[in-house]
Amino acid sequence: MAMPLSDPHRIDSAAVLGWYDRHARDLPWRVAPADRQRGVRPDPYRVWLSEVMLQQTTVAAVRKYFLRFTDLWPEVADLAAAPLDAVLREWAGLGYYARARNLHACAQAVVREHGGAFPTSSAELQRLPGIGAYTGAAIAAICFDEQIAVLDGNLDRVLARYYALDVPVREAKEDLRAALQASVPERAGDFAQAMMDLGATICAPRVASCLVCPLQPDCAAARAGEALLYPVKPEKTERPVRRGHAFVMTDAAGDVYLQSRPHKGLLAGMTEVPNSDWGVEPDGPAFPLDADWRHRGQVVHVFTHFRLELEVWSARVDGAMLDGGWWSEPAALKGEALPTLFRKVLARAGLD
DNA sequence: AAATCGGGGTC
DNA sequence: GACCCAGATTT
Repeated sequence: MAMPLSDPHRIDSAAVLGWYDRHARDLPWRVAPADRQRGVRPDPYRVWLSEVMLQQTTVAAVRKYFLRFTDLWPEVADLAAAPLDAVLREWAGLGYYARARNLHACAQAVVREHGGAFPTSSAELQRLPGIGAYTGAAIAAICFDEQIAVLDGNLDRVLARYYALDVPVREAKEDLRAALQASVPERAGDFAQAMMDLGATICAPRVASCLVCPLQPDCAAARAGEALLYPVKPEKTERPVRRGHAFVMTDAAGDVYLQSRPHKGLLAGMTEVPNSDWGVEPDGPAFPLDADWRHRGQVVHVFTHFRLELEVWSARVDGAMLDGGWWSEPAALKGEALPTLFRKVLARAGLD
């Protein structure tokens, strides 16, 4: 494809909407197209909550978190009034924890600065914490039918195929956005959700069901029988390995020693067991105190930009001199703000 | 523009 | 294992 997209072929939005009316996914935060046509409007709070949870996260992973959050906090004012600690505990395991902090800050801003009602335009929404170009457009389109391009990872793939884009999406993002913008119909919310459903079901990463796709016959990649060649991948960088040690301490009552991570950086503000720095070179264990330490094996955890290998040690430490943390009963571990990494560590030490 | 920031579903 | 997901924010 010639760059930029000087005169991009319009997407047949009527065909896409017709497909959506028959094949829309049933999701807890969604108002079905038939209900929308009858005038039912989505709840901006629920749409916003789902969109933040869905950032770089699959529908399958989000579902139970969404149900739990809306059960605990049915309206934005409920979430705004909740302690941040409670929000972090409930978010534990979902990842990208800055989202949980921004979520809480955003709820408070909506209550304090907008009278408890979400702004209705993408531009205003993007001024709120944790709402960027995608999320602002998605909320504005889905809730208020703002005719704006909603471009997520699904759309990157669908459009890269539709236009047979011969460079990585990152290099043509704004061109794709302009092309999509020119195709947005009046039913902007349904169109946005339709295109995402299309990407999630028909135009999937490893399977392209072109024969039943409403974008036929306009899709350039499908015409050439080469849908899976797109999107063109950027060069991938290899993932470095970091190594360290984690120390699981229990007292006479069987309680486990926990502490909070720093409020900035990786897993910010979440709960952990004491552990070493994570270095490139293997390092000897610097035990936090003198005890009968036993090696319990290794935990491997893969983050976005490195792979972590932690040696797990445990010891019984009665009347230990420790500062800054707290002792948690094993039965209470489930409710702690423990990210998956440290749940793996505790499981390795026999405390799951 | 590039780096940082998690974890799981799925092949 | 590798890929990638309804991305945002910081550097």
